[in-house]
Amino acid sequence: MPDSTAEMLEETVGGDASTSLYQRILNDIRDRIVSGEWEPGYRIPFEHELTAEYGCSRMTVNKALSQLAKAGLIERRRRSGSFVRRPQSQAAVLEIHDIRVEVEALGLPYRYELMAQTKRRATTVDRDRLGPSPSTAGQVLALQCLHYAGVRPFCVEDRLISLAAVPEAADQEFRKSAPGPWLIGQVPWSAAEHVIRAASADSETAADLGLASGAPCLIIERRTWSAERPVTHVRFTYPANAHAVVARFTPSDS
Amino acid sequence: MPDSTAEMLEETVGGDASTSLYQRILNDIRDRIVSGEWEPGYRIPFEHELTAEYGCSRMTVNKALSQLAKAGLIERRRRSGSFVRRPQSQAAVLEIHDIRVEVEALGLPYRYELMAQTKRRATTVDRDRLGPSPSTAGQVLALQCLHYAGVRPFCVEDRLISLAAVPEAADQEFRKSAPGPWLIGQVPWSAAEHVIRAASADSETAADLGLASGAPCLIIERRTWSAERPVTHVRFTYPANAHAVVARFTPSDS
DNA sequence: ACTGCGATTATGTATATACATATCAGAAAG
DNA sequence: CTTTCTGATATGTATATACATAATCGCAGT
Repeated sequence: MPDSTAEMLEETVGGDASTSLYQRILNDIRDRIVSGEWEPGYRIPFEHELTAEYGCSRMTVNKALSQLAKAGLIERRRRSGSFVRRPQSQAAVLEIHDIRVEVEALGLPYRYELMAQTKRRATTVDRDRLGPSPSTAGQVLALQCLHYAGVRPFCVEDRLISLAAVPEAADQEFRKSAPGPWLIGQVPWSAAEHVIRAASADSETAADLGLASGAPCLIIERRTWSAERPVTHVRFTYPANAHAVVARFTPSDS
Repeated sequence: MPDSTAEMLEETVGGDASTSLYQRILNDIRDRIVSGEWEPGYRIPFEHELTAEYGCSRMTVNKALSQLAKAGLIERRRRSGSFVRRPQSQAAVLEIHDIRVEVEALGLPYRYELMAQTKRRATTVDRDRLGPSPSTAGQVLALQCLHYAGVRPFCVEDRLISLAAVPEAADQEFRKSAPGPWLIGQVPWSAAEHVIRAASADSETAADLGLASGAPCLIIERRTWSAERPVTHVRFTYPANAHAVVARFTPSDS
């Protein structure tokens, strides 16, 4: 017959039996932190205390605590113990969705239209759009597209693709499907930068979106790199009332 | 004299001697993935191969690989090995900075002004602004503030604070310092939601910001919870040309 | 009271070992 | 020729152990 206290705890708290012990310890502690039960500054039980509480070895407890420390939820100090950290960075995770998914989530039929397609040698402006690069860019593909939600234009896409990074794009027809989803399947990207801002629609964009010139728009620009090399730059312009970017943050993922 | 191959590798790749061995293994592999040397689908050397390569035990290698798997960079399959994953989620980390820091980064003197302060029982609108809550909100504090960059208004802040969550706010004077930084030091928050959108300035906001009515603005709204309880809702309104939100993503942090 | 030093303590990292589990390849049986 | 069984393999988790390191406490000696 094993130690009764430890066994009862193992069965009553944490997750089901399928999750590993260190994961259950991690979850237990994380839950107590995010629920506010253990406030910032609170000293978490020492490893040897948790070892006794869960009836396991120190390595198992250590694995859970180390990962919590790496996730930034706790701070570990030698000789003193582990303490709940105050969340200090105002960070949030921003998920960029596919426009098709976004439109269909609104219950509207999605339609895509290619307006213009140009292949050219990269100009200075093009290089600037693609962002910092170790090598000089060669050919680029410039695309202008329109995404519809039902009968109304939903957003304008203005994209530049580096053919040095994605030579296959030269042979690709972007009549039926948008370049975004195609590129994701084609090129693994290692870094991305987003800029979100507001601006008045210029006359051309306003015409495309069926807006009055000068109407407020939300502009999302994204640069993508694959292995240090610029892949693409894209600018989405949405009418102000059509779109909002939502970002959430919870320390519950780890 | 120790084993030459292992020792040479330990000395030539990865970081300096201060970083731990598992961390160096982790870095080495991560670097090869993000540099594109190991493309998605590539089979990473087996644990026992890395064990031989680094001259260490399997546990050490396992720790590095497990963490890479948790970070989403690789996928581990029993009996088959570990494989480089294709980055599939278009997620980015969004950092929200303090406005003071933001203004000072532009090289402009920062000034803050409290325009209005009201204490009242939470209305239906207030409850809606604070977001989903298990309990009914009591008293709230409503603040309107103006942040200046030099002599020009930089952004309007419209904030609601739940006094049930932060009773200390009732006694606080927000004349000299903005409520944002004060709240961060006061309340540990466990969840946050951001909405970023564009809109025309309403006449009141336009007047505060010195804009023409209907001028495009960037609006950032943030709701914050502490232990499931709504803490605050804030809406920042920036003139379109004053501000942009930047978000970056690299898998290099882990 | 102050200073220095050693003992204590909690964490940090690494090892050898053990057994569980999913999965695949190939052998054995039908 | 197909199905089933079995063994090999790589990962997943956990343990006991060991030594390193940083920080702190308390004691001894000035």
